[in-house]
Formats: sequence, structure tokens, C-alpha cells
Amino acid sequence: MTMTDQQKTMTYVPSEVEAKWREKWEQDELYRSQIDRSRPKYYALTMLPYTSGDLHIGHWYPMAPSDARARFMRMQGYNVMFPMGFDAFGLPAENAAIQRRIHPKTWTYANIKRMEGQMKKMGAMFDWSREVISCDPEYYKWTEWFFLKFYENGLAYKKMSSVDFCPNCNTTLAREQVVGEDRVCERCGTPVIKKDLDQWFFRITKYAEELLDYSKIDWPERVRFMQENWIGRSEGAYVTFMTEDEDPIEIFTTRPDTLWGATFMVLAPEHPLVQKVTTPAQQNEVAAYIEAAGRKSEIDRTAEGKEKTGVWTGGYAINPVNRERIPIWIADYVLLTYGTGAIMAVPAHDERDFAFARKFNLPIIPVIQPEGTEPLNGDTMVEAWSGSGVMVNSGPFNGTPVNEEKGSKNPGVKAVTAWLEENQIGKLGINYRLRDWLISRQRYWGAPIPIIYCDNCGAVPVPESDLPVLLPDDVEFMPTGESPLRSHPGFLNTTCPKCGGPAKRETDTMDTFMCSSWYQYRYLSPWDNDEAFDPQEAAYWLPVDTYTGGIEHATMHLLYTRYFTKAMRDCGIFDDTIAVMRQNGATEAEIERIFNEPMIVLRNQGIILGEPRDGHIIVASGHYEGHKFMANDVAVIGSFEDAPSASATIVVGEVTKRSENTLTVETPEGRDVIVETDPDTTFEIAGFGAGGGIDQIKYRLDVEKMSKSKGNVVNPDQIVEQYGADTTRAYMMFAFRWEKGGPWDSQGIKGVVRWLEDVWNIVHAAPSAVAAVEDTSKADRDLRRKTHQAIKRVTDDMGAFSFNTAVAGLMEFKNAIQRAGDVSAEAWQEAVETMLKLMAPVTPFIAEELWARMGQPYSIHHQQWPVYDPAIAAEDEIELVIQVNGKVRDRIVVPAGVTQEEATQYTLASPAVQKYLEGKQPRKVIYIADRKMISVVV
RNA sequence: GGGGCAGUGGCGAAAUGGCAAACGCAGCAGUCUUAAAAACUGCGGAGGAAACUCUUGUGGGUUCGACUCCCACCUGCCCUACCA
Repeated sequence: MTMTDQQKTMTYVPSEVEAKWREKWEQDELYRSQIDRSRPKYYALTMLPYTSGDLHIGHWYPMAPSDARARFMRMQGYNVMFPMGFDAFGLPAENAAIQRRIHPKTWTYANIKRMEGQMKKMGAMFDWSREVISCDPEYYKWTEWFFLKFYENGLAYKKMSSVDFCPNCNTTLAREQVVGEDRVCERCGTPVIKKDLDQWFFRITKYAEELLDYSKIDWPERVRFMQENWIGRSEGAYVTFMTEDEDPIEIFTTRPDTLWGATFMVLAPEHPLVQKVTTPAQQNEVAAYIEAAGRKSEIDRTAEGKEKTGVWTGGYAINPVNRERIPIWIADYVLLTYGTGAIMAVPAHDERDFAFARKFNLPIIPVIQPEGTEPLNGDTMVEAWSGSGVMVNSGPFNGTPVNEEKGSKNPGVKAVTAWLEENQIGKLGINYRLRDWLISRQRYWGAPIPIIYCDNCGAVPVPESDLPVLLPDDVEFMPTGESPLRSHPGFLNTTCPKCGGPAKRETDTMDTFMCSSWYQYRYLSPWDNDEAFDPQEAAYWLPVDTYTGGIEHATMHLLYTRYFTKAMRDCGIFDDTIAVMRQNGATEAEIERIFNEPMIVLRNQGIILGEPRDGHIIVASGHYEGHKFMANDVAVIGSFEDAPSASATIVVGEVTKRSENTLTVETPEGRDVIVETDPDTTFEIAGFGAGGGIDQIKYRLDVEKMSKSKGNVVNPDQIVEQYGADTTRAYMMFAFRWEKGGPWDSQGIKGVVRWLEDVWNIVHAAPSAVAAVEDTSKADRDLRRKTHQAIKRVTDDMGAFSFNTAVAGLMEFKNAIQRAGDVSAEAWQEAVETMLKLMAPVTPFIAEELWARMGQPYSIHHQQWPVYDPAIAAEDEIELVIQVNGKVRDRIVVPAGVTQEEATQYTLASPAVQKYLEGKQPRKVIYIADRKMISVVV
């Protein structure tokens, strides 16, 4: 071996180490996960990515730490399954097809290939034999099959309704895919419009109550709150009012205790009874209002600032509790989609009704009297009273107290509801804000809805044996954005499975959230063409033990997948799995765990934001043409101190934006100037000489989400090339609180680089570092103590998803080994071996390499996780912190395990304590052994 | 309007009611070098010559002791919103 070769092996070259082990692990199928009933299983899952093309560092952020934790569980003795796949249907593929004339399939599979390559570099223990791709016919066959099962069980239905439509994506959207105050499309940001369309829905509302039960899962409170908020349960009563023509109008109210104060009713303009109650005299006005309301977009409505509008129908209803005759109005503040689309209006106790009543001069009758104030007066009130009090003007209920609680916890609500039921006027009722899940999409690139329309038989499901309904490849993408399925005769025309007559296929495809609602089950047996998943695999692996991913899907994917699992249960889809579990002797509790909730533990990571930086400060000379400045010369300077003063021919400022030939410059006074350059403009940029151009000018970056258009995307390929995958993984875990995320810092990664270099050097330096002195027992004990303290710390932190402190613990342990002094070979060996094992989940490549270099048997990833021994970790002397009146006044070193009496003696002997005692006797001494702390109270 | 989360050095952060700032980044000083980078060593919240004092968004409270628990407020972020 030449000197240079030897030097080379002594230097840490991540790319060499990583390529070598990546290949070997793949060859040895190190990460194949197979059923092994002798070991406890662990199903770790992280959200599958959409096939957007390039992985950015944001994809690594959930995956790499999740992988480290999966590896950690594996070393702890679990049989771990950690699969990966692709959410491959969706609009961007179709848009690419339209814009670039590439088939969505070509685009998608090319992206998958690139992303697989990137993911393999990460060193994750993904079991690629279980990979799923949702646009594979082998996959979407089963997506279609689930639709059929749900249809058979009454969980899928078609309904004409007013739905949200994105004019840019050319498709309908589920309600949760419409976001923000201005109601824009979740994907593209275009304001949605309303369309009346015949669409397919999944009956998620059937599960509203069950979805509110989180008792069997350990999910972040934040997700729970968001879902609860979204489901929007409210308890109250349904009450039936009669029109003068004896037509019932059912209303929902959370305040039945205010029924006696109902002075009018309001129907949504689209309410079916509006025509009937409208009198001929009011006909024109009502028709005009309905027409105007229908024309108004959601944005217009909000833009009007909640100013109440409405018209009287001319009709009356009878208040069932007091036989009062009250007018019926229509107004768009009552929504057809919530409750029953009709309300009783109690202006005295509801803000909205109050505003409406004042505007249209309707009577206001108080029926709740707040305690300790003047009696409310409907004519002089300035706002509705929604607080507590005592019922008045309420017939038999006068004097009943009303508090601020909701539903049956409120004595007034409870009493009136019971009375309504007794008298058959109304009934206890629960209303949800949750709507059924709209799954129809007017797009090509999605799983077809397996329904055939026949003139004789109506909507007929495609027989299971005919699945999958395949997407035709030979399609033409219109620039209009209309789905090509509508004009594809081969796809469209078919025969009715029932009567054999000519029939047409459904051309809508399914929401891609449908594909991702059940992918965790397909991972169980993606090779299985006879069933959605293999019951043998399911019986062993289910449920998902930990799920990691972003919180942005709280009310979408994470709600849908919970619904899906419950619906699957009720369709009997887990029956075979349950039978297998029974055969294998599973307990009923274990069996129940698999089908009520898909994922037991959920943890969300934060978002990695772009790295901020200042823009170049430049001096441009030239001349103004209008508001633009035409530059002859642009010079980058160090700071404003070196700048000449601005004039008609000179602009000074920081560059905030850059385009092909213009710079936006912010002057020290905060004014923006557009500086235009041309090919003759000269640039003076330090380090670029005469070759500099506008591309070398740096513009300011604020802390923002990474996006291509902002130019602040961190490419993991570059980071890996520069530092290696291990360093990148460790940095992702170390730099932020995982659940919080934060702006990328390209400097900070150096700390991880130094750490791994130190580790590398420790292993290679081992022989010479060992004992030159006779007695190493003290140093040995110290090092062994540190070793076991590190085991505890890293184990606890990895278990708790506290990745940053786990890595900090590893770094601290490395520092301890470096400072260990003269120790025995045994103690050194134990420390270094332990360190590598503890590092293996975080930095799998370097750990494997150094493990091999230490002469240990392949593979470190098959090793048992080190076991913590509290006896070895215990200190033998401690530094006792002494407080006097809660302030630290002294620290003394005492033997570990001193009694309170001894500690008190040492403490009172301390000169510092003497000083603060001022000769007085302590009133009280508190000794906390665990905390190495003693507190003297004077 | 309703609900939730967060606020700690220049920066990322750490701290079962018990030594605030572990572990890092940046910085400063030194060693090495012709020099720089790298590496190594040391310093490292603020004030003060020092003893010491002050410091976890602000103000109160509970406690021997509060970043941590309770109340009010300020700021930022997220969800939701004529939801009856």
C-alpha cells in the first residue's frame, strides 16, 4: 500500500463509503420485511410523496428522521416494515401533458424513476419490494374495487348538488379542498365557483360521531382540534314549525331555550318551501332576491361585509310553543347546506338575527334575563344578549336558569328539549358541519369510477370480474382542459352489464385522496392480484404503529383515511384478516385495534423554510428614463458606508429582486428603484472580474416557504454530493425541533461534518489512545458512566421523536470519548462500539463502515440496541447545589447518596451559607436528592 | 367573532416545579502558517473594577423555589367562520 492509498483510507470520503454499502445492502436485501411471528412487528409509515419530479429537502425532512426511528425500533428487536410508494395520479401530470405535449403516464413514471434514485441515496431502510404506485392498473383496480364495495354498502351515492368548481383545474373539488377566506382552490389558488352538477359522494357524515373519538389513538392535539373543528358537532334540537297552509318547516337550533323569543323565521333562498310560502304580492320581490343571491359568488357575499339582506315572503308560520304568528323571510345568511336550511330567528339573543331584525324593523322580545341588570327591553337593546340568565316570557319555563354551557349541560336547553319531545313538537338533535366527501373529478389522470349508465337500467356498477376499468392511453389533451375521456369513444361506449344493451361509462375519475386513503393496506401485498391485500400479511402487520407526515392534511387525507378504515370494517373487508388473527390466537383487543383506526400514533414534522440572505448593495450609474433607471455600470460594494450619494446619475441600494435584465433596488430611504441593464452594461463584482453579469448579483431572500419561483429551494442532491447522506440526515435531525422546522441554515451543517470527522478519527486512533498508565479504574469508570448515560439519553430521545436532542446526546458522547484520558482497552472498546450502534439509525453508512473497520461482524444494523445499566450510569460523587431562600449560593462536591442529615451538615458548614444565614437558624431545609439540590429557608 | 399553538443569547435550540442557555452555528482571542483557509486551544446572556446584581414577550399570583403551574395582557403563526 502506498502512502497516498493509506492516507486515503484514513480520510472520511462519504461518497465512497455510501456507494459501497448502498450496493451491498441492496444485494443482501437487508431491508426486506417478512412475516416472522417469533418477533414483535412494527409498522412504521411516512406519507408517500406526490410524483412532482424532484425531491427537495422538504421531502427528506419527514423521511430521514422517520427512517432513523424505524431503524432504531429494528435494533430494539422489532420486525420493522417501512415501505415507500408514490401518490401518482393528479392534476400536475395532466397539466404537463397539456402544456408540454407529454403523456401524463410518461411524465409520471419518469418522475418516479428520478425520485426513486434520489430516495435510495438517502440510505433509508425502505423495503422496495413493497413499493406501490397509485397509477399502476394493479393498484387502481383496487381503488375501483373499494368504490364498488362502498357503493354496495350504501356508502357511495350520486347526487345533483351545488358544488365547488375550480375553473383553472377544470374540475369539482371537495369542500375541504377549497381554502381560505376568499375560497380558493387548494392546489392552484384560483377562486372557485359554484356549479350544479350530478356528482358522486362518499357518506363520511355517517361516521361523524365516531370520527370524534380519539380515545384509541395517540395523535397530536393540534390535528384533533382541527378535525373536531371541521366536523363541527353541535347539540341542540330540531323543532317543527307549521306554515299557515300546514306545511311543516323543520329548523335546527342550539338554543331551544329561546324558542319563546322567536319573532320571525328565515329560510335559505334555495329552500324547497320558498315558492309555496310566498304570497302572490311578494312573488316578484322574492324571485328577484333568489336570482340575485344565485348570481352572487361566495367572494361577493363576503366582500359585502356581512351586511344583512333579505325579503319577506308574505307567508307566516306558527310558533309551536306559544302559537304566535310569525313572518317567514328569506335571506342568504341562512345556508341551505347547514342544519335544515331554515332557522327560527331570536333577535334578542342572536347577533345575526338581531342585526336582521333592526334592519327590517322586526320585533325583538327578550326571553333570557341576565342576572343583576335592568330588565332587557326589545326596543332599546343595542346588541343581542347571548350570555347566561333566567328564562322570562317563556310560559311554563319562566324562572329556569340558563348558563353559558352548550347542549344538555345547559339547564335551560335541557329542560326545554325534554318538554319539546314530550309534546312532540321537536326532538333532541345533533348537527354536524361535516359534509359528505365529493369524490368526482372531471379529469383524465385518476382512477375511473366503475359505473355504467344504461338507458334501461340506470347506473349499474361494473362487475368485479371486469375490473380494472382501464384508462385508455390513446387520448388527446384539449387546451380547453376538458377531460379527454368524454370524447374517447372506445372508453365511453360500452354495454350494460345487466341487460347487455348499449350504455355509457362514467367519465369522471376519483379524487386522488381516494388513492391515498388505503395505500397503507396495499403495502401489505402489492404483488397480490386477487385481493386488495393479503389477510395473512394484514393479520401480522396491522395496524400502522407510527405514522409521520405534515399537518397540512389534517382535515383531508388524515380524516379520509380514518373514515376509510371504518368504512372498510363495516363493509366486511377485514373479515378474512380477523379470521386469520383468531386462528393465530390473537386477543379480541388486538383484533379490534386493526380496524377502528388506521394509524395508532401520528407525529407531524414542521416545514423547512428557505434560507434568508441580504441582497448585494450596489452603486449603479446611468440616467433615468421616466421612473426607470438605465444603468451603464453596476458595482457591488460592501456596505452603505462606502457608497457615493445618490443623484440623477447614481442609484445606491440593496437588490431585492432580479429578473433577466432588471434589478429592483431598495434605497436606504426605503424607496424602490427599477434599474434596467442591457448587454453593454458593465458589472463590477468582487471575485468575478470583468466576467461578471447580472446573474451574479445576489438579491434579498426573506424567510419563506421554499419554491422554485422564489429561488430559495435547497436541492438535497447537491447537499448529499457535498457532505454525504449521513451528514444530511443527521443535520435534518439536529438543526430544528422536528415538529417545528424552520429556515435552512447552510452554515450550521458544518457542526455535523466536524462531528462525523471526529468519530471517524476516534475509531482510527483507537489503538494509540489506549492506556499508558497502570491504574485506569477511575477513568474507566468515568467513561463507562458516560457510555451508559448516553445509551439512556439517546434511547429515550429517539423513542420520543426528540431527534435534535438525540443527536446532541451523540455529540456529547463523542466529546466524552475524546476527553476520556487513559482508559483500558476494554472500556474504550465498549464506548466506541456503543457509540457506533447508537449512531447507526441516524448515520447508517458511516456506522456500518466504521463497524467493519473495527473488525466487527456485518451488519451493524443487525445488532441489538445497547442496554442501559443504571448502576453503571450512576455518579459516585455529586455536586450539591445549595440554595438559600431560592437563590443559588454555593456548590459543594459530596459523595453520591448522602442522606438529608449529612447534606444538611455539609450545607450549614459552608461559609457562603453562613454568610447568608447571618447567625440565624434555618426555618426549613429542603433536600431533593434526585436533583442534587438543597434549599435552606431563613 | 370562535378555537388552538408559540414567544428563552447574534442564530438553531436545551432544560420530570429545583444550577437557565446542554449540543451546535456565527463571533472573539490564541497556536500552527510567509499568509489565508482548515485544524486545534480558550472565551462565550447583560451590567459592574470587583463583591455582586439583573435576565426566559409584559404584568400579577401560587410556591422555600416558576422558562415550566394559574390569571390578565401584548406579539406572531395555524385552523375555522353569517354554522343557527
